[in-house]
Amino acid sequence: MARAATTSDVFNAIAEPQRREILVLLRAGERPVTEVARELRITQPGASKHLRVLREVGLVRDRKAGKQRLYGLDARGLRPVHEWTGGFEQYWNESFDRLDAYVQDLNRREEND
Amino acid sequence: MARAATTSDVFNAIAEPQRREILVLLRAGERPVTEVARELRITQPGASKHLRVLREVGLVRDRKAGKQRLYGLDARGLRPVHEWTGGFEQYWNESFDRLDAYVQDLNRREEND
DNA sequence: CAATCATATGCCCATATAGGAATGCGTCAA
DNA sequence: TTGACGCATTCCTATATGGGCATATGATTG
Repeated sequence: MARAATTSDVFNAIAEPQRREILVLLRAGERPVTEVARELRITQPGASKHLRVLREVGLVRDRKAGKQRLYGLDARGLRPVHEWTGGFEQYWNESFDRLDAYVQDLNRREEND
Repeated sequence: MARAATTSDVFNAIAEPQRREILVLLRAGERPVTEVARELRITQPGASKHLRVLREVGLVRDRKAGKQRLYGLDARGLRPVHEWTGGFEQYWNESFDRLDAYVQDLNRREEND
């Protein structure tokens, strides 16, 4: 099987570089599809597809504005990602003392056996 | 084309739920492949494959320990993700309630016109 | 209604997995 | 050296895209 549908998960949605660019762009304000496409130098259908994925995971919302459809950022969905990675904050500052980790592992094994 | 190779990007690497589970598991200390597989209830080859992806993006490191190969967390690669999402912090704290009300009101007006 | 602009979709193709099974490979112990 | 164990690879399959194109759908205006 391939990866789970990007449509169902914020982590998957932001795994695509262009979708991340779209989110960054939308921080500056709402944009119609055509302009998103123009700014990212991608086709209009391409922009629509990425925006659809972002919309389905709730990272953007759209509203009609005449003939246009304005897409705006809804960053709330990024919070879980920020918090999940934040759970590793104390680890990325570690010195990676392998002996410590090994000893901890041994102790844990003895407890479980 | 499909998404860029998961192998070249941390965002892609953590888009896979089981790989996120592996990272969480490794916070508790190093683990041999077999145990990672057992804890996540996946096959050994499955664990090896996920660990390989994580290794190639630098999120885990491995070292030989006799017949075993211990995998340990190297969370530094998660920092960019944390910082990228952090760039949206001020946005997810915004009140979308007011925007919701405004949009709904607009739609209602249009329907009644 | 027709013409037109703005978007969304459907199609097709090439690629990148994730998962399962079988197997290759390296290491250690007897 | 042989056997057992732990792990990595390879092969195969079904699926999920991302991108380009052509076209359908919607909405606006005359």
